Amino acid sequence: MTTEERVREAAVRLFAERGFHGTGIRDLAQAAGLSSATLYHYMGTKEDLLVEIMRTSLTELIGKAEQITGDETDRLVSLVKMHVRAHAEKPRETAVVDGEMRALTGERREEIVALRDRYERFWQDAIDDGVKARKLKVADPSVARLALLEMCSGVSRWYSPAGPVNLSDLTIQYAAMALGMLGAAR
Amino acid sequence: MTTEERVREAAVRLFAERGFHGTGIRDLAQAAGLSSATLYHYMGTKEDLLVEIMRTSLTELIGKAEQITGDETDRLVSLVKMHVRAHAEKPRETAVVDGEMRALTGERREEIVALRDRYERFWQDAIDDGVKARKLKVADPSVARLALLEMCSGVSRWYSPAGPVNLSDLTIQYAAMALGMLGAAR
DNA sequence: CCCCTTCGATCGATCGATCGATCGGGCCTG
DNA sequence: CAGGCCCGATCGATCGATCGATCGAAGGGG
Repeated sequence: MTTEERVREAAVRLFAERGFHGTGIRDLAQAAGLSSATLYHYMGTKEDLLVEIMRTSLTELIGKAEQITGDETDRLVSLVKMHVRAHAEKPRETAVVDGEMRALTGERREEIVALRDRYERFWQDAIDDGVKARKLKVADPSVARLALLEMCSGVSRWYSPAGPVNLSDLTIQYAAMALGMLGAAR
Repeated sequence: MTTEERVREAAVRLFAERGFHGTGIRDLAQAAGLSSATLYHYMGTKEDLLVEIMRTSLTELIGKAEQITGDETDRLVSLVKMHVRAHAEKPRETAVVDGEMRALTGERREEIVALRDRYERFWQDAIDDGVKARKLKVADPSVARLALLEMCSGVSRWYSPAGPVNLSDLTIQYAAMALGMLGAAR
């Protein structure tokens, strides 16, 4: 593993555990096994590091969402399973993406927000199409999207691979709950 | 409005917007219209302030949860409506409770975590009872509780009273989605 | 009524510590 | 001996918190 990767892993872990503002440069350096000066040989600013973590994670999610095809219900189920799996397998990365956006400033913030909006568009489209096709029944599609995304993203806040819950089962459970809450025809 | 209340309101707003570690004593003082020295006349440490905000908010939620009665499904619906309403009416307080727990240290953390656990117990009991009574159908009641709570708490992350969504409608929508995702008999 | 004391409220100045970031130089390897 | 890698030392800024001093209002004795 390269030093850059070690820095990145340390940052992901600490940002997730203590938050961006709760993590100091010296904490980061120690976790990566470097001095704080050497740290700057492998990264830009602390905010650069955060942006890069978020960009990588969001770009990966978007890439996976783009590959999803099928009818309205299939797409929604695939989105949920993919999202839940990602949040369970990489809880720290996704928790940082979901929770530290407010730490970004200026243009970087806009860039990351745009990526997030682009990703959430897949969800909105899947829900809207499902409603149009009368396969889903929701009072307000936008509210449904927000509620569904919060539910699925929340996985990163509690899931532990060491816990009793099998990951494949988990994605299936979430897909079933998603269909239920969206009033899918049974 | 007393000065203490002004300090508290400023703290809630800034903690919610920038996070605990992202909010400085001087930011707090300026928002409350005081000098940083005077601020300490009205509060203990910064962490004291955070603990008090969380304790008040959680105690209020628990108080409301205790008043809920009815059969299994009724209790669940009432919990969802109460929770969503609270998170929509006081999005900043609840966002602080949900998002800044990691900023607490030592015993204060344990105290607040205990309050949260006590509140979530109401949800677990309602779900478990519903499953026992065969009015709900979920694969794993604990996973269902976590998913449901994340969904409902997420309201504080996006709801705006100035937005197009009526609050009473919102609580009804969420109750319907909750019943759907838990496989309630229709 | 007037002076003197008391006290809550307030603030400018400042504390030691830590923040994010930088610099010059040492060490090792090719 | 040139260049990538690394770090001790240090920068100015800001952190959370505290200090002594000052203000005006309230109260009580003469």
